[in-house]
Amino acid sequence: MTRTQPPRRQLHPEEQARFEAFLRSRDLKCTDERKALLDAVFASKHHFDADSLHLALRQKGNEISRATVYRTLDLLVQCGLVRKQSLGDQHAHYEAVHGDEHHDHLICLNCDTVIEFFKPDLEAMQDSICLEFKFKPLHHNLQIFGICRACQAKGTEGLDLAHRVSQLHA
Amino acid sequence: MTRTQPPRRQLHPEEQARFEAFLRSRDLKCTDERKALLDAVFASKHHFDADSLHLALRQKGNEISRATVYRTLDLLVQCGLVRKQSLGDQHAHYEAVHGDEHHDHLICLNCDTVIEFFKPDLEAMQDSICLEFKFKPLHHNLQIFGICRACQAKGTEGLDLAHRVSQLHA
DNA sequence: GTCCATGCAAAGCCTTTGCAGTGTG
DNA sequence: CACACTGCAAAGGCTTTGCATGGAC
Repeated sequence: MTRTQPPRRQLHPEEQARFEAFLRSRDLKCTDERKALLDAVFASKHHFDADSLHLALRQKGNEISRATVYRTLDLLVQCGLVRKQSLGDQHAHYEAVHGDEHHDHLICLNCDTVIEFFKPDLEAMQDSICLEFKFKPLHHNLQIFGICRACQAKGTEGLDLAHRVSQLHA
Repeated sequence: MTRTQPPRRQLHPEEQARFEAFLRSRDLKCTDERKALLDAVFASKHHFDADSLHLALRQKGNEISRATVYRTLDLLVQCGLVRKQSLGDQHAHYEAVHGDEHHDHLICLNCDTVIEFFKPDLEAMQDSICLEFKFKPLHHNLQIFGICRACQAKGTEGLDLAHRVSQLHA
């Protein structure tokens, strides 16, 4: 197995292609930083924030600035490859969009675990509400804050839950 | 009709009583600033943010500092009289809680109108999801972003909607 | 060669906090 | 009369921006 490998494998070809098409369509440039960031985003299985993405990139040896992280995330969101969400604290969270799937979130106020779920009935019901108000939906967001199963079992809840609820900002 | 009026009418007796009970229960004090802020909150019909509340208070002649506005809003949220929400931009929004009602929001990305709605079926469905995950819900939040009926009619939508969606942060 | 992109550092915005003085209970 | 509350100003956290340099096409 000593076949020559290409110097840089394309890790997420489909998303890469979509991003490049988006960039071309706007006369933007496909830089190394942008490619590296796309890879890092699609390598992540879960939610992340700008800072942890920045850190992950640096740890992989990509000397990329925080400013570029923000600028590129913005592009990815506009291009539909990334979603930006608030999960109840003061900073933005992001997640890679795989295919067309949409899911909502259960967020544990005790251990910060985020459980994703998808319920078609729920989406249908939202559509019917929009119809009722003649509102054209573009995006939605449902978050349920509470205590996850594990934390209920541990019984460690309730330290300063009242305060966390008040700080939800969501 | 020249009956003597009390020097300061209690504008929102029920909420005032609840707030005072809350304060007493924590050995906190019922100051003029806190009373004025409560009044201002319940005088507002819609959503507001900390800054506009601060402004409204000053315009009514209450020299209250921004710090106290934040501190008191926090108390009101903990006491359940106010809800704190993110409506897609970078700062927190608040709304007075009248009774036990809960509602969700349709948010127009073109004119920023917020339409409130309540759908019991939706709440029930959320409960069933929580049951499924053995998740104990404490608070939830559903926002649907899009274009309201009026803006669809005006056809003024779509200026930089993509960018607004990307900035949702929600 | 022309713009666009990057990094840096500074500024921005909203929010929180330390401190000294003031007022409530 | 103790302890909580206020205002002020400064700090804080996250994000954006201006500017000069470097890079893609």
